Amino acid sequence: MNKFSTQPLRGFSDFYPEEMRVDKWILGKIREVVEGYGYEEWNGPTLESIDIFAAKSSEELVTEQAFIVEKVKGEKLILRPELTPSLARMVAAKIKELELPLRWYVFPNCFRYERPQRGRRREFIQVNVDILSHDGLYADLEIFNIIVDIMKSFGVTGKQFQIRWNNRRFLDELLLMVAKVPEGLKNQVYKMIDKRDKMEPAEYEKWVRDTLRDDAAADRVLQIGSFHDINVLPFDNLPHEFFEYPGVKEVQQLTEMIKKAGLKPYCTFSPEIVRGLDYYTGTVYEVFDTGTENRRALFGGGRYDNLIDLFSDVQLPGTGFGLGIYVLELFLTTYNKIPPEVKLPDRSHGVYIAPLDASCLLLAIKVAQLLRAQGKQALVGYDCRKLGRQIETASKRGFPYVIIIGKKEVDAQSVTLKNLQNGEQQTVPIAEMGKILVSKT
RNA sequence: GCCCCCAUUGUCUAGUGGUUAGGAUAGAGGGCUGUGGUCCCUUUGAUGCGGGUUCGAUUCCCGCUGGGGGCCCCA
Repeated sequence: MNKFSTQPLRGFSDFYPEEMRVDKWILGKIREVVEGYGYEEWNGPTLESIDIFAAKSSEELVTEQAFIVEKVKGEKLILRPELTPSLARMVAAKIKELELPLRWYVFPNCFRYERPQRGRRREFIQVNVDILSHDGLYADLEIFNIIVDIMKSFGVTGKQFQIRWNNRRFLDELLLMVAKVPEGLKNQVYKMIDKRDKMEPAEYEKWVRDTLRDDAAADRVLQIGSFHDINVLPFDNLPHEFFEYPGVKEVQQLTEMIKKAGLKPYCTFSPEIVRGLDYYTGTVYEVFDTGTENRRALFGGGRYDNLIDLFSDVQLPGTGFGLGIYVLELFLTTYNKIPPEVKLPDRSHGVYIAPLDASCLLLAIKVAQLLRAQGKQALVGYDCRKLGRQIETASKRGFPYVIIIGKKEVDAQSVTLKNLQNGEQQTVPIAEMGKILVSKT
């Protein structure tokens, strides 16, 4: 008879204990950092109405890349592809009682019907960290600080990653007032700038010139991405009041703040960073591997001015980032930053109890319970294999101690405690077992 | 949705149009009937699925499934 395939669905993963330990380790590090900044964990439902995604996001997201659940005909539910609409909904519902600024994080599993490739699955865990408040630049700076602290907690340095940041307001001013790009072509030019780094320079130049049909404007658009300092711009026609533009001032101020906060080794101002989302309005950023192994952005985010406008007339700006932990894992693996012991079960407080035959099992179980009551981890070798094998197993699995229980121990109501590191062993009454273990581990 | 590459025991892999598909490692048992990590012996276990060519296919061809890489997209 044909058996079912043991493979998971395309783009989905099985998580065996080893993978779970790696994920938990990564999330634990991130949690430690964001909790240190006072962020609170939240969560939304896994299923949402498709409407809020259709309204907020592109047509393609909803029609092509959504996992749709249609239990009742006509009622379209979507397995969440991201959490921002849920965040907006939940914040809007309690906008009057929530205290600003709101510092929230969540580690949701999200779903997108895409072609799986390096760092991309159809179900993935995407860390979201958001701060919702009215004072913009300090919130942006805090997010940069968090990103840097997260990366540092994994032991990577500014040599291995960079936050490349830009500002949408600034980019608008640059395109419309300096490059003189017609308003109608703005979004197309955004798209081109976004693609710049992936294309051959000649091909890119041709694309820009063909699209703009204005050599002067094209010349200036082609300069975007060639400079990394707002104070040294390669344009000869800057308007007199250029440095009074709000976007330009924001970039200048944030540059200054980054320097003073000591984040300069980790941040690069990069005017070609656009991000696809329509709702970004201020500072945007993407985190990159500086090496060649991971060419895509590791993760990114940005500032949006109208998070909750679908649900409320109240205006609430915010900024935050989304980080797929599978991509981060590949990055960390590239730089050898996942310690091998992360993949092994933690037996540092473990005791392996080795009964010699079935008549010893009841005492073994009782001893295990006593140990657990003291906060130890205790495993009973129910199969009662021969002692050599049991010790071998315990040793290979990393247990520091074995407790041997045979006929002698049952008769005397004692245990034989063996230290696997140095081979020492002693037989003690059960009542004293805890004391000895506590003093040793 | 498109393009390229890939698929052999749990894992890593060798090999072949023809008779028992080989090794390493992991697992199980024993050497050692109450003492581990080394060693020795024995043993379990594989050609992803479906179709075609052929006397015969694990091998060649097609499709499917899954994986890797890229395009599109990246909310």
